Amino acid sequence: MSTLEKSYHHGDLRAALIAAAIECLEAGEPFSLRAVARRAGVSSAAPYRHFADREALDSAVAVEGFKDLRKDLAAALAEGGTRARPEEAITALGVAYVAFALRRPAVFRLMFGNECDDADSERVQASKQLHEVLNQAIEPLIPGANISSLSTALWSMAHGLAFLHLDGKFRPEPSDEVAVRVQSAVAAIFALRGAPE
Amino acid sequence: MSTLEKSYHHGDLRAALIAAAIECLEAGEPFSLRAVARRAGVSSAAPYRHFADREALDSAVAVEGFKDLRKDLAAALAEGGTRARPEEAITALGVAYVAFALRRPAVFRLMFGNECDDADSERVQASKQLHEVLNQAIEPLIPGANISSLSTALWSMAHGLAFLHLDGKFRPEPSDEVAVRVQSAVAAIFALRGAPE
DNA sequence: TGCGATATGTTTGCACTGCTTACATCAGCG
DNA sequence: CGCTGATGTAAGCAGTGCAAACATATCGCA
Repeated sequence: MSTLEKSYHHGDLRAALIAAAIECLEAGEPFSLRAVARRAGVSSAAPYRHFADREALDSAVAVEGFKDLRKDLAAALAEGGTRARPEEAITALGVAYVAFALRRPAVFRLMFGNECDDADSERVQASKQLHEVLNQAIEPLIPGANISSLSTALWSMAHGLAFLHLDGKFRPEPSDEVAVRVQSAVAAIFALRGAPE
Repeated sequence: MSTLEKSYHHGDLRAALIAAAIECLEAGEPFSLRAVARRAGVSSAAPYRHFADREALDSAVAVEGFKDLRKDLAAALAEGGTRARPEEAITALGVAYVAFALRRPAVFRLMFGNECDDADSERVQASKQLHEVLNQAIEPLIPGANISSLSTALWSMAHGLAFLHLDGKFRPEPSDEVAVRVQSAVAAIFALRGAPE
């Protein structure tokens, strides 16, 4: 219980390891099990009492990331209160999604950008929940459309924007401009509305 | 780096290493410099005569990937000949993009999904050229739109679709269905055309 | 022709990684 | 108190990226 005492047993090593891993990632340092253990002040084999292997730690960190991303998206939705037009909510979601990716690139890469083949892990659950949140957010915004496909399209667009920014595949710009680019991309899609068929 | 890479010992080790690396990736084996060297029948330090470090080999492989992807996209565009509607060309591009990612997942991950901070490397050049090809393909299709933003939006969508499929973030489906999903996503975007403002 | 310079490949070795095995320590409970 | 299981440690394995010293084949030039 005592936070100060450094006893043989570490109060909650599992959580401490996840936190240390996130710190490592955020600090841009190489994310090795040993480095994480070192940062938690513990021997390099200790993590294996709590995680089967490195992949398991990865997944735990990814799950944290999914929770945080969901918070960000929910906040972005709530922030605007009632919006005049559905596009604004969708734009806000996209901006928040890309902002998260750019603010925490290593965690975002860990969340996605991995094989993640285990069919029913906690990690897959977390990503599915995120998917559903997005769907539910998009669904009421555009009545009468093919919701499923449109949701897929918009999520993919946000995801692609995030990754392409992350990988520097766009002309580099000040971070404020990123939001502008996302807004423009969404706007370009919705601008098709007025276009002639 | 003369144009005629007539080598003495091995023949053309540089190319052989890139080929071996691609084989490794395609075989799902761990992509280590040593494994690549082993596969090329050469000592583990030999690659350092041709590549400054592992990143350099990565980049060389990525450049190959970009070339191949460009070929695929060009073929997809040409294949349909003159198309009745611009959506069809864009859909074909998207399907080809995602198909490439799923057919060669490891190479695709290497092409993107990396930091790639070097500002003017051959690798960055290759990705920029790809970007331009996409832009030029999209540009004439939809007159009067904000081409740059629309191009970004559509590329991002294809990129996101590719990565989300790769990461198993969609319900798993037979590979034929992937094309259908991509087509549906593009269709959902263009369906907005008819929607009321 | 001969011979040194240079490009290429090898050997060896270091620090690091993920992971395993055997052992040490502590908490909880009879 | 002592037993037992959970938790942490120490030591060591194979594999990795990388560097330095060494060896060799090919080229440029006399």
